[in-house]
Amino acid sequence: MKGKNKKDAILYAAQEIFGRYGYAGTTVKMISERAGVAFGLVSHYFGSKEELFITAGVAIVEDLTEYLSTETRKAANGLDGIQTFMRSYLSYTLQHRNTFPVLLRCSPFSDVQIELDRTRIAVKFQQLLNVIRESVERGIEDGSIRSLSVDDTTTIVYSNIVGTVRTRFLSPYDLPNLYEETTDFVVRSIRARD
Amino acid sequence: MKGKNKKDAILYAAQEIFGRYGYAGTTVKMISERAGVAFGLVSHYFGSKEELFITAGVAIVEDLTEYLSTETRKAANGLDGIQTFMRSYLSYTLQHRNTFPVLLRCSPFSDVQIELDRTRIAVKFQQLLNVIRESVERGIEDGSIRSLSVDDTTTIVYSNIVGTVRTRFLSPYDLPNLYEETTDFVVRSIRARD
Amino acid sequence: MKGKNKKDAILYAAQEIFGRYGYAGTTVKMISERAGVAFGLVSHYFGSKEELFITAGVAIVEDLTEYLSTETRKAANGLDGIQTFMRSYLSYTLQHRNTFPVLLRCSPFSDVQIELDRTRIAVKFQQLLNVIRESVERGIEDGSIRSLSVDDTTTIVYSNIVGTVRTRFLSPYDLPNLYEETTDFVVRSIRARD
Amino acid sequence: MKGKNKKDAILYAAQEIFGRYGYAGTTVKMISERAGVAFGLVSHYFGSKEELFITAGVAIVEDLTEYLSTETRKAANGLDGIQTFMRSYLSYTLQHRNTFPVLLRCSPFSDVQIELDRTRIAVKFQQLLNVIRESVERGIEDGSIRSLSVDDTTTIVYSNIVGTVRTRFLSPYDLPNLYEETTDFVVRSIRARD
DNA sequence: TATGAATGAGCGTTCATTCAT
DNA sequence: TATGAATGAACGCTCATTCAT
Repeated sequence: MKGKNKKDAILYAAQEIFGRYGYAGTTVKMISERAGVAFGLVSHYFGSKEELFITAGVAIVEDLTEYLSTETRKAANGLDGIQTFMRSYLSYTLQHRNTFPVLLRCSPFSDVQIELDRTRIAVKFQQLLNVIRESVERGIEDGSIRSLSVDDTTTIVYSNIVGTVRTRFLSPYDLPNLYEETTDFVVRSIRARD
Repeated sequence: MKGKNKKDAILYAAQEIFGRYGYAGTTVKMISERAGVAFGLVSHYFGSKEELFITAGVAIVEDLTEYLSTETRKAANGLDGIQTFMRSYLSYTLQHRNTFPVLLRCSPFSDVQIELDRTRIAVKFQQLLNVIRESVERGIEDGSIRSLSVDDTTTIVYSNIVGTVRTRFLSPYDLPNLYEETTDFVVRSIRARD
Repeated sequence: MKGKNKKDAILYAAQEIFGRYGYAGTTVKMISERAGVAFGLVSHYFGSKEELFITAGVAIVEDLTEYLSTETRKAANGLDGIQTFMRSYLSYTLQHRNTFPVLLRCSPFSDVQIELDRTRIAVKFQQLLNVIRESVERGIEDGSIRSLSVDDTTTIVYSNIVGTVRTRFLSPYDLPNLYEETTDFVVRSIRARD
Repeated sequence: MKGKNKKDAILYAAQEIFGRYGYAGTTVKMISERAGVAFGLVSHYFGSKEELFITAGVAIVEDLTEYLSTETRKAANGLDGIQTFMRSYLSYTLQHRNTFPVLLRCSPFSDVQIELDRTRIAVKFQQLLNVIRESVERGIEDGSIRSLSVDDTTTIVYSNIVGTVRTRFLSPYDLPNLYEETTDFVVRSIRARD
């Protein structure tokens, strides 16, 4: 059992199983078996499958956002911030390859197939996007980033992450240097001309 | 009823409904009602829900690929080909906004939650990627595109499309100029320095 | 196509398919494909699946009864009549091994799984049993058969046929001499002591 | 509700309903209603309709075989063993007239209309046939049974049971003394001449 | 806190039958 | 006579959720 107690074990198992099989492809029984607990306990702690799904996703995105905030804050300038953000993000997906994919399933970019209350998730992703935005604004001010639309650039940077992570985790088109090349691709596009 | 006959109407309705609700969120009954036919007719013509899903996606990707091939062939050089490809692709998503999203649900980048035979789909997407690859190779030869890895660049260009289309169709982060900005973003990153 | 016309072809195909797959395991489509006709034609000629099933069985039992009547009439005495009946019956099952099994599916001894009107079938089987009964009565009169209950003996003789034909056609316990041994078995049991 | 718990109640109801209506004529809903439980519980405990069918049949044939083994072992000689076997078998069918018929539906002599895994059933019936075989062999050795082929005689004795039980339970040709007369019929045929 | 028996709405699918042509 | 498109009742089965223990 992963985690200190059964509740943690359920949450961890949920992240793994939802990440691997998606919302509809996951049953409560699969999670309880993975966690090594009676399946009644899942409802007992998390109320419903949907609630567990959201909770599992939120836990990852909170952890990820805190990590990225900390890392990005260390950057020397705005462009370096974007580069750091991307490298840290992509590195995080590899270091948490068992649990991270749950984000692919519940993010606002996923094709999740239920009418679930994505407000809680969307709010968390806004905070993630704000970390990018701050670096973009900083970069334009400090001259390391071209004078581009902040909103568009923020969105496109994140859309590059969405695209490359989906290519890496879901598609058969993965390439060994894809993550590094994507980071370089973004940096090339936004850095100020000398 | 859309389409000349009931079979066409089912296929069209399937593209709409699968596109809007995803595979698991769609029921055969929803499709048959949308098409205005008895639900037994869906199995009669398409065998199974899964088969219909694949058929619906393949029909779109074939149409899209033919369109993009034709448009891209008109380009003056490789870089222009990439630009044309992206503009045409993104324009296609808007012109077929009712049916295109089925591709988001069944593409190799989707998080579809069934074990379906994606071979048929994957083959079609390879052809789509090949159209990009040809322009990348051409651009490197004719000097309009930087000397970059062909495979990585092809993949990243398409990953930009994946990201921006998902942002546009699925997320709440859409912006009015996102498509144009994404095209510019890509072009800036790959074009040869003067 | 077997038979002079499409109606005959359907009837023949029905005997084959019902015989092989049983009532519930047979679909109208299977029969129409086997007969090489449009499946609408089955209903057109025979009204319903059930009606076709009965008709297919009745056709066999009528043919069989006529054959057995003729053969049994040639017997020298009652015991010989029983022996002839059994040999002819069992021989018939082998000569019509494609179509005979439909009788196993619709006979009053079958476990047919619908509430069908078996009256028509039951009447035909009564005529078959009467052929046995006549030989039993004749045998008791002419001294070739023990003085046994006519009704019980008739029923048991036929029950031996039911048992051995089911063993031969349906079970994995078939033996090369089973038919001959069963005939001997019956004759030994009913023949008058010297 | 029959049985100590709901699982037993489902099994008992399955034996009754499958016995009366056959495999195809039985629905899971019929069984659950008869057992007085929710129909989901049937799948919960037995996995599938087919699995329940086999389990229901196996339970009967195991019980029957144990009973017949015990009874036949008491016989004074081989011929008496056959007589005891038949009397006990036929008596069992009457004492368990609600549940026994499930055997007629799933036995290797039945015309069951699905492709089910009859291996489990066939193994059990082999054990039943072995009880007969032992008496036949014993009877030939001790001189109470004619010198006949053991395999053929075993098969024909059981085929007589198949025939008479089907006549009794399925056909309209039942007679009050049929079981006793069938036993006498068999004994007459196989006993050694004085 | 922890269990798993029990429920039943909802699903995809099959297929006999009808009917316009 | 002949076709097969079209219908929808009925099926087996899944699984989130509830609840007595």
